[in-house]
Amino acid sequence: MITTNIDPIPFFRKKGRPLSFDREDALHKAMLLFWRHGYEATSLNDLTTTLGIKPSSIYSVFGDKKRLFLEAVSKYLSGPISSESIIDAATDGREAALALLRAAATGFTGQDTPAGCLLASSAISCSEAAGDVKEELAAIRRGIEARLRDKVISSVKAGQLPGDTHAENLAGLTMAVIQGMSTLARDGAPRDKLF
Amino acid sequence: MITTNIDPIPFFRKKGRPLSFDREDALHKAMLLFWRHGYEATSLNDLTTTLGIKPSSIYSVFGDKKRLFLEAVSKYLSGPISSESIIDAATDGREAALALLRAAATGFTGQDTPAGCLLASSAISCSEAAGDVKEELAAIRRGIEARLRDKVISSVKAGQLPGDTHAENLAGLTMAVIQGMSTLARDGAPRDKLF
DNA sequence: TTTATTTCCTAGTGATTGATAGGATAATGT
DNA sequence: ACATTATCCTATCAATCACTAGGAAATAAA
Repeated sequence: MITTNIDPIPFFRKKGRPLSFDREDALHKAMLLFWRHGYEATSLNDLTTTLGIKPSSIYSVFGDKKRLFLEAVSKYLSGPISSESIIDAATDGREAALALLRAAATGFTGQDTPAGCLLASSAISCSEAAGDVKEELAAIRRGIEARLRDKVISSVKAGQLPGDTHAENLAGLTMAVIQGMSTLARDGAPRDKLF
Repeated sequence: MITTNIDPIPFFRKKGRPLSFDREDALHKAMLLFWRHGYEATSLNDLTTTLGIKPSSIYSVFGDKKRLFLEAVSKYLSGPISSESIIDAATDGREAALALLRAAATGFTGQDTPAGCLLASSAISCSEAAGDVKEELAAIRRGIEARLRDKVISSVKAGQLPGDTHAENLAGLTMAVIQGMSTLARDGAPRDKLF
């Protein structure tokens, strides 16, 4: 019998019954749903009907509601224009802040996406049960702010920004404005009012 | 028998069994609860245990959960340092904005009150069922912003502020920053970081 | 005291929440 | 074909949600 020592395309083909839906597509729909209604206000029933997937399939594929949400957040953050890439691409800390504000104004008022920011409005107020989710979102916000602050600090050290620039204040104010822009967008403010 | 034609102190004494709790005190506790957890995340069970009042009494005295919340919001807004009084007391629109920011930084980081702003964090994301509550809060926010904008406009007309001052932008930015300060405070930022 | 009125407490309503058990179904590898 | 494996569907779980019915209890007026 002739055999090869290279397996014939079993690369990652699974054995049993295949998924009847596209995982990435379902995750995208879930992200939009969480984006629009927030974490706790999005029920499993909303998810099953919008994704077209029964509860048992959701749980077998995504774990539970919390992990699905966090994965949706991850997808939201890893878009083509992530905060990290915006900050890193900017010439200095001041430009990074301005670029973040511009991106927020655009991203919060997209026609094909819910108004506001998924991070800003998903779990600001929530029950005790969702406290850990709230804390994870807060940690993400703090991470973005820290990255911006570090960018400002390094810009000052490099002489690109005045020596009396308060990195802490600039980063904090930028984040505050972005958070507020999300609320304004949710209240119905148009793009040109945000920035 | 001697009688008077003046009733003996029946002023507003009600007939039946008297309330076993102080209404204002209960409302204050409810306000703190909503402030901390938001509208939907505060359950009737939370309210009954914290206020020390059974559900039936809550409903007979405050109507339903929505009306209790809105009354708590009203109490929150009508504090000694309301937005209206701050704006009206300021010398001009610019000072009004600064005073609002200072008051927010202080009010959002009080030691005896929950972090952040009741208005900003109660119903940013909520279920469809609470859509009208969300809209009421948004209307209140728009009202404060409009009052500030009008203050700026009148200051410009009075010559207290430069003629090229953009009232719309100044008011919008101020509200955005205040909203964001609420989130930062909720995330644990101390007073001096907010302003 | 008797009657009227109002509040309080007990116990529960139906609806919805997130999550699951168990069998039917559809693909795999042998 | 057959056994294996994984997903699908139906039905349902206990817990919690906002809310209420009905009678006991407490006060004022008669």
